[in-house]
Amino acid sequence: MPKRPQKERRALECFYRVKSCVDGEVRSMVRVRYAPSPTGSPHVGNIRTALFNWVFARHHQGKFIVRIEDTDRSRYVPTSEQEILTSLCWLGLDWDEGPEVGGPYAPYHQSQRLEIYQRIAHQLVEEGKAYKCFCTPEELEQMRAQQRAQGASVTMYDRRCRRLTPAEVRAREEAGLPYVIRFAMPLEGTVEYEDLIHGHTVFRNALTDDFVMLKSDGYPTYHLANVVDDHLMEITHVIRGDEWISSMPRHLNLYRALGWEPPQFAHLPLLLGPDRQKLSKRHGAVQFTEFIREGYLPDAMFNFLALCGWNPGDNREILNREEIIELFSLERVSDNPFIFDHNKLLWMNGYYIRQLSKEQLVAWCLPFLQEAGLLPKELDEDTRAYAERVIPLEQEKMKVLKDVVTLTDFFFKEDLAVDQNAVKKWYSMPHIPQMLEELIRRYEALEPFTAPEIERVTREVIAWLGVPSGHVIHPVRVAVSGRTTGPSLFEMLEVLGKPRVLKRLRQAQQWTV
RNA sequence: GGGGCCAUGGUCUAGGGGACUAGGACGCCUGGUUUUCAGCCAGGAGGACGGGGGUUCGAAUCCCCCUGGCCCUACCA
Repeated sequence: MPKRPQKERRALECFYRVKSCVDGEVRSMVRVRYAPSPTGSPHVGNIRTALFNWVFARHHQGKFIVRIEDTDRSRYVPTSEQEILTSLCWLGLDWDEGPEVGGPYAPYHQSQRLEIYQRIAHQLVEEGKAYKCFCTPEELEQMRAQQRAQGASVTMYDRRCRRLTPAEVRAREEAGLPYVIRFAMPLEGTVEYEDLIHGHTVFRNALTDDFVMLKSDGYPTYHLANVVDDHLMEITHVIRGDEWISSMPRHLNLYRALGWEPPQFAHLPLLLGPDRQKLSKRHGAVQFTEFIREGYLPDAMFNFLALCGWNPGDNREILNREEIIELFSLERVSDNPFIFDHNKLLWMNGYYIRQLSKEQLVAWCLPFLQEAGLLPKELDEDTRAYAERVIPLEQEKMKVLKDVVTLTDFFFKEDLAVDQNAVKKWYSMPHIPQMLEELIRRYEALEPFTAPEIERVTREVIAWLGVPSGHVIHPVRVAVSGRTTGPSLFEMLEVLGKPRVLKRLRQAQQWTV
């Protein structure tokens, strides 16, 4: 666990709240943001970050802000912003300021704030804290190649343009050469901060090169835009993934150069795959929308994601939203990487599915059956009523809602997929023809066709045949479902209904010849 | 290569010098319930806390070194 003394961490976390009390201000001072980049379908890890920010905000009665960091035109994917927002909505993470809802710090798309970044970048150039760099990508590549050839272990921008004289700069500008603006990193000294999760961290400035703040197309890089917006939007706590820790010297020096007070920082442990590599497509589903499509429940995802790096301190694992919001604190966020366990998610989702009422379960499952073509898009009353009786039969077996399809398809399909091994096993016994004949005769006459009645009659047949009950029950199950596993037999027969049961038993009579 | 982060059963995690014979969960195994599977209930296996040095009467817990893993090292975020 974190090395920082607990009390100290708590004090840091509450810094802004304390301040707001002291100032006697009414408004809540905690402001956090989720700043996704619309470069594709959102990653679970990314949504986990959103969730931690949201929970933190709600815990402190603060504001949760969504800011779209669309500053990379080459990787921009138009549909992804909608996917991101939809994912947040699906999980129940509502935002107080951001796209669609606006807010006092609008706009919330960085692509609409270019003038701000440009103004600040140029201001830093004028103050000598940044400079124009006219190096072309080819030149930079050549420089790196050269450094490597000379055996240099670190390839770092050699700051050649930082040494340009004003006259040289002017000449290049007049020649119309494109340029980027680089931050002039201090050549010595250190920068340090208190990470709310990792504790005290120090970096040497000399090890960080003069990073690009403003690209030649006029767009800012993450480093600039993020610092500028966090300050302008009065973000109090930056909660993001561990991969950003190494950028801290850049960000901190930028704050310093701009004369701004940096917010608090909390870096969340990375989500890893089972092979301890950064979680990626190779590990199965990682796009959040895949989880939605597979049939995970929002509450289960919420619970599971909250546990990806955080725990309440007691042994509880099943926690609802209110409990999570109530108990959440950064001090209980682990600082070691979290291996994403699909298996455990599956278990948890199954647990949540089992807690659903029959009505809720049906409502969640119907779309999956329709999607699979087992049910029509428009349900008539009878079909709906039938589905409402079928679905709950397999509730306890589902791990994801999509399971309902393979679990119940034989209720809806006319052509059964029959397990031939099962037929071989159960239909070679001598009593089978007689058994089928007798069952058909008795079921036909049975009224009402209900589970208790079916069971009574079936047990009579079993006694009459003088065979173990399994020798009747299993063959019947195979006959009506085509498989060896399924819901409790008599209930299953009742739900299937007399016509379907008789039809399938008659079909099974042919297996014996 | 450099910098940073991390290190408790297969996985997640509790642990903040003595309450640890290291607790819980997933997974795994066994038994029970039952017409099957699942579920549920009850048990069980599995860890000398990455290694080595310290500090201390006492260390999973504090310090140092090593090792390993990961992240960053872009006109990507």
